[in-house]
Amino acid sequence: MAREKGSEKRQRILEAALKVFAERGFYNAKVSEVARVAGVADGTIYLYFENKDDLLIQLFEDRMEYIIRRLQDELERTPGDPLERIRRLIHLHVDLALHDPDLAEFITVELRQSSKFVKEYENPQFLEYLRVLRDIVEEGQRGGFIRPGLDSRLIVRAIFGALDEVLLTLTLASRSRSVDVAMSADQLADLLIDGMSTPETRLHS
Amino acid sequence: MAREKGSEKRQRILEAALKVFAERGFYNAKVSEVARVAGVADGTIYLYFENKDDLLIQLFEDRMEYIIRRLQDELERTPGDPLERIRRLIHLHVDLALHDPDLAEFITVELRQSSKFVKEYENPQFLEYLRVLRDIVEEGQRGGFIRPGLDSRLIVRAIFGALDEVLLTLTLASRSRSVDVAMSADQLADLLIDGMSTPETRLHS
Amino acid sequence: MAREKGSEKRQRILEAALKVFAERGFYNAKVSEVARVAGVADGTIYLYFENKDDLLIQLFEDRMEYIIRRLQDELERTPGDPLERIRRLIHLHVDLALHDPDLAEFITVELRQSSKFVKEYENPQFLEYLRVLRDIVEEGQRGGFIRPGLDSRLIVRAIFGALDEVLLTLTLASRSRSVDVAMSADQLADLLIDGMSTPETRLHS
Amino acid sequence: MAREKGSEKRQRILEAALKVFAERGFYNAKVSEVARVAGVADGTIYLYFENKDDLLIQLFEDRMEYIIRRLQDELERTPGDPLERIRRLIHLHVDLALHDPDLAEFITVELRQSSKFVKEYENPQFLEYLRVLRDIVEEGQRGGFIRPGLDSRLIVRAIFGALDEVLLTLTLASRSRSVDVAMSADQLADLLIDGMSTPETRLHS
DNA sequence: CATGAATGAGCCTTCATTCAT
DNA sequence: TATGAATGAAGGCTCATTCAT
Repeated sequence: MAREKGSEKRQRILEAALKVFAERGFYNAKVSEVARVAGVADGTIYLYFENKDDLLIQLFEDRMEYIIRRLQDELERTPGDPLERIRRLIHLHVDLALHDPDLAEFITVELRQSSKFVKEYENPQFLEYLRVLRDIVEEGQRGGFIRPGLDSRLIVRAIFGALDEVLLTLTLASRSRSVDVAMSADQLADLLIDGMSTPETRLHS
Repeated sequence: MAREKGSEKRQRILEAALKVFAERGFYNAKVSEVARVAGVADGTIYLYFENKDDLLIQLFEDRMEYIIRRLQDELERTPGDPLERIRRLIHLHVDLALHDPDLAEFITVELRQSSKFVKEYENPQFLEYLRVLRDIVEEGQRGGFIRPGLDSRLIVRAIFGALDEVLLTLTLASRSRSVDVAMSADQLADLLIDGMSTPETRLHS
Repeated sequence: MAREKGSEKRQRILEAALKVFAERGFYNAKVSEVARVAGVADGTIYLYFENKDDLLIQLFEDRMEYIIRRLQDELERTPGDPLERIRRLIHLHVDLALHDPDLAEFITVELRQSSKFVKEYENPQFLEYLRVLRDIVEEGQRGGFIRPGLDSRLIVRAIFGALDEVLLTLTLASRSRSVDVAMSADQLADLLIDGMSTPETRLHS
Repeated sequence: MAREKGSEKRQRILEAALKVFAERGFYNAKVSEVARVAGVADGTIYLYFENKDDLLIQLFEDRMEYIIRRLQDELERTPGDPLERIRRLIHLHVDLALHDPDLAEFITVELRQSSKFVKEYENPQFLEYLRVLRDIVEEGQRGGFIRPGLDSRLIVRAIFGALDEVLLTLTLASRSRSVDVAMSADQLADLLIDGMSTPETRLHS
């Protein structure tokens, strides 16, 4: 059946959509261009996706699933304390963006894009990403690593926002000139982790 | 003459555009609905703006100018050290968003929106906002309030990103249930300021 | 009263309309550009003309009246035989076009233009021009200068068509490079007059 | 593939455009009406033509190609001297107009129409038509049939202009009352051919 | 008389989606 | 499954015309 997730053609279309959406933005992207880049007929897209919105959503979920899987693999392999794990998460996030600029641009620019997307679509994968991060933060608060007075949801949003904005800047910048992204990741992690640490666990003290 | 910036009708159209763009998103918004909300004819919009894109850009510039003016007024009145001034900036930013949810939604959702907007349009007002913030950060670094090892441009982007994301969340949330926004602002300021402080100037130590 | 024919402002508008219609063509010309060129407000045009179509018609009539007056003056002063008078007419027509290229372009390009103009508007001035020419032709036929077998209406249309097309070519050409228009007029007159002459009156025999 | 010249749907659209442009004039014609007459959707027109202007140009080229092909077939079959061939050309031109009044009206009214068409578009097919005619004229001059003093380009324009104007008149007239078109063609040919003949070759002498 | 800002009907064009093959 | 020609709803924009000043 055409709709199954593993279909090779479905992947080709998602690949093409990522490329085209990153380049033109969702609303300026034409379904026919996605088809052209994917090497399929326009109509074929509708065998795998309900409509253009569905293509956006499924693309987002597909990529977020991948990111979350990578994230959880990474975290399982990282034994350290919660602060260290947040540092790992930031680095991974930055590495992924560095390795796949189209994906970075797609996430940073299009995630908030359509009001439909933001307001109506629940966006479960994104929420799960935040959930994973929030669990670490709350574990850090229970363990005395992170100040308990901070609202964990707020910390999480702040981390994501800072990461997202920095990556947007880095991605757009790196397309023209080269940037030392690793150092940026380090500094960003320093900034955020020091911000949430308790006096005892703080690096710069 | 009809086209001058101060025109009352131009303001009505910008007001309406803000409302409609915030509600529907730029690409889903219809010029005719902006006209209807503004109480003018469709064609009237084209007396004041070149096209729909131009309306978006001018709306953005108009609102950013206002925000920057408010910001600079506030900073002039705030005598404190750079860290204190950043705290003031964060509070003002949050207050503005709280006071004008349409504006908050417009900025948080639409600023990155069109690829044209992000990639081609220089967006001078936004850059000036960042510039103001960066000046404070660098002053703080020179004065020993902020760790000099951090890249000021990165800090600035991180602050803006965290603020922006938190406001997006707060705005969308506050439309349904009520949220203690002042406390959120406080915590966000704590997080970010502690993150960049030197050990001597840190609050939580 | 504003509508009277002699009004200086009315003349300014007609002048401007001729210029703009010649340059852009009637359908591509904007009323507001005619107003701008005339140095009046858009609305002023509607004090003197019912609408854009009416402006076209009145412009045409105004110019044709002038042409016909010039033509009749010329013919009264020309004592020669009918063939000679037709030659004079052709030269005058060409001279007028040479002297006022906008008028030439307007007549050659726009006269047939709007189907409304061609099919509904009677165009009395143009018909009078043809009438004047036809009278000469028929006089020539009665006097044995022109072959009586030819339909005078047909001769008249053929002369006008040949003249019109040649002038269109000359006008468009003379805008770029210079052309010996006087010689062209001579040759055209030779061609047409020899074509209609009886053997006795023919020049080239 | 949809876009190839031979497409049956493309022909249907050209047919419809000819009819609608002839009836209303290019600028008063609506694309949607062309679509309706062609029995296709509005959008279909844009699969075959870039825009409304392109439809006009391609229609013109398509019909001129046909006319030129017919003309050259006819001339190949006509053994006579150059004057005789010009007579044949005039008759063919008139016959075509008689047989397809929409085409006649389209050519006579719309050819000069849009300033774009006249001033910017090169109009190669029309120039080829004139070229064919000019070749005959110059052959006639070399062979002593046509007075060598006449500028061949001028003769050609005069013939075309006379033909065009007469056909405009005939076409508009024949839509209401009936006219003896064959006789008109004969007389027009007589007029023009006698006008350019040398004394030796002239019919009426 | 004159102005010109405002109007709004109307049209070209786009492009997501369908469906006969 | 796959195709891609065809569809037609929808909307940005123009510009002739109006009318309050």
